[in-house]
Amino acid sequence: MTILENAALVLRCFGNNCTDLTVSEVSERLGLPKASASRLLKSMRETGMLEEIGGSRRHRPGRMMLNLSAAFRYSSGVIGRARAAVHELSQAFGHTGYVSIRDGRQVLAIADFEGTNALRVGASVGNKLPAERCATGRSLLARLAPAEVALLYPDGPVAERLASQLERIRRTGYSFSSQETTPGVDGLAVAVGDPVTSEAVSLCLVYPHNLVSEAERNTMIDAMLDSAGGIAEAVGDPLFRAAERRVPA
Amino acid sequence: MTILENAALVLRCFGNNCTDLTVSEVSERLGLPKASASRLLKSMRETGMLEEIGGSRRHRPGRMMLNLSAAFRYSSGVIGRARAAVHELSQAFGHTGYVSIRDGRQVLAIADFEGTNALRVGASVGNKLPAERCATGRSLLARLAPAEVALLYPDGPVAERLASQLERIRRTGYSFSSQETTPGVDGLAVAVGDPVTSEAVSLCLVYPHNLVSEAERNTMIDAMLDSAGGIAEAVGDPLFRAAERRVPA
DNA sequence: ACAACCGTTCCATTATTCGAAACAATTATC
DNA sequence: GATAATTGTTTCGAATAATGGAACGGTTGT
Repeated sequence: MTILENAALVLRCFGNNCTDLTVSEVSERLGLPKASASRLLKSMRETGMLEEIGGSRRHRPGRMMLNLSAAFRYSSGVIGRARAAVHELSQAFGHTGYVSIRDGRQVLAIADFEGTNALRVGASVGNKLPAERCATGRSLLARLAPAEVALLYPDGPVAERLASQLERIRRTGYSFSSQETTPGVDGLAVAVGDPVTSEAVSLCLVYPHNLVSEAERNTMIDAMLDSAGGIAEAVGDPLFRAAERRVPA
Repeated sequence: MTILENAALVLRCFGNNCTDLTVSEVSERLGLPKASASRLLKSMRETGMLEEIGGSRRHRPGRMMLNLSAAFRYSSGVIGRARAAVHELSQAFGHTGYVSIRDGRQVLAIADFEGTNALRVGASVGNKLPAERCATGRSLLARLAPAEVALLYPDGPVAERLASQLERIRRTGYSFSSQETTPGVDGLAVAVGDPVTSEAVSLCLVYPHNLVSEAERNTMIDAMLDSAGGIAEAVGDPLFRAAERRVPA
């Protein structure tokens, strides 16, 4: 087991409800001897991958790590464009928006824009969600061929329901969820991808369920499809074409 | 030279105008043999620290790294509060806002909020700036004792000018820069810190020089001091007290 | 098709990492 | 405030992974 793997495992601990770690926590979570955990954290501290929080013995990612997400964001053309688009959409409708990518069966928000409405959904970039259970995730899954989806989700009631949902998304071009992840919160998502790098991102708006009429929702969907369509055209996304033929809601 | 140090050096390459790396670039920048660079990137790929961009031979930070900045942000109370405050300030005035921390003689933006005005300053989190040459940086330097500043900036004309600037900031509680970093762009900054973790952050607003009158600027300064004062009170920042006695502009 | 460049793999040598237990320092409990 | 319990650090030889040079595929550009 190389030290790099262990370092990566430590870094993986951060994220969902874990903002800092101690030696014993690492020892326990990775099943490492105390000694190894201690030395590992020490090395990571010395290289700047971790830093101590205010002289205590808790560790968090070092500030050198803060640059990395920026590098990721700008390394991809689609992501940059999606960020700009969601920012505009978020401003236009006052709702919180996300840009997300899929990682296996999970989706990961890589940018968020908090809405301007008094009642808005809080933004929390970095959270992971199960792809099959949110609008964002399904919009990305819908870009896969049914056979690829089947590889991710073995046969069963879940897979069956998902297949029909994805079929609808492919037909209409957008994805919708109502109070699925969070009670009282609905979400709309549209995905675009770069055929060259084969990277796909999802543009997503989330809003309070009771605050948006069906007419407003359709306005948002149109705006999102417009924005995403612009990106799709710019990067030459062949999969997006189908969405242009979507049936009016 | 442990592999962890080299990995950290690779990660450090990302950020300022560098969103992706190749084997030979790493070999050149770190002065490593091709073979070592190749294996290093391979290992980092396998652990998820890096990923290939769309099957090419360019590498960028892996998506597992995206969680880290979130962990950093939420690991600190001041940072979270500062984010919320700057978000509100940004919305209120329509100008772009930042939250930054100091790292030696540099400042690093850890959160940004793009303004809503038609003419606004673009946001770019992750950029590093020299601390002595921007409002944000000076607001943070002003929290240090003169002796500590002297350690960072050896005697000379720069240090002398800086000392008088910091003195003014300590007296008024806020920091101002006019077209210093970017032509046409002014900035206002106020710093707060957590005495427990001894972490200090700066709240900053940037706006087009020609668009803001002196009266408007004073309104912004008041609002920023209000927001920061609230944070200072909540976390018990002893250094902020002085700012309450600031002379009206 | 050729050349130039970039990236990967092989090898023995070298240096780092490993786990166990003893040691030190912290925090919790009485 | 003293003791106990938990948490973090250091030391050691044995084991393992990292190193750089050179030879080997693969890709790009002319």
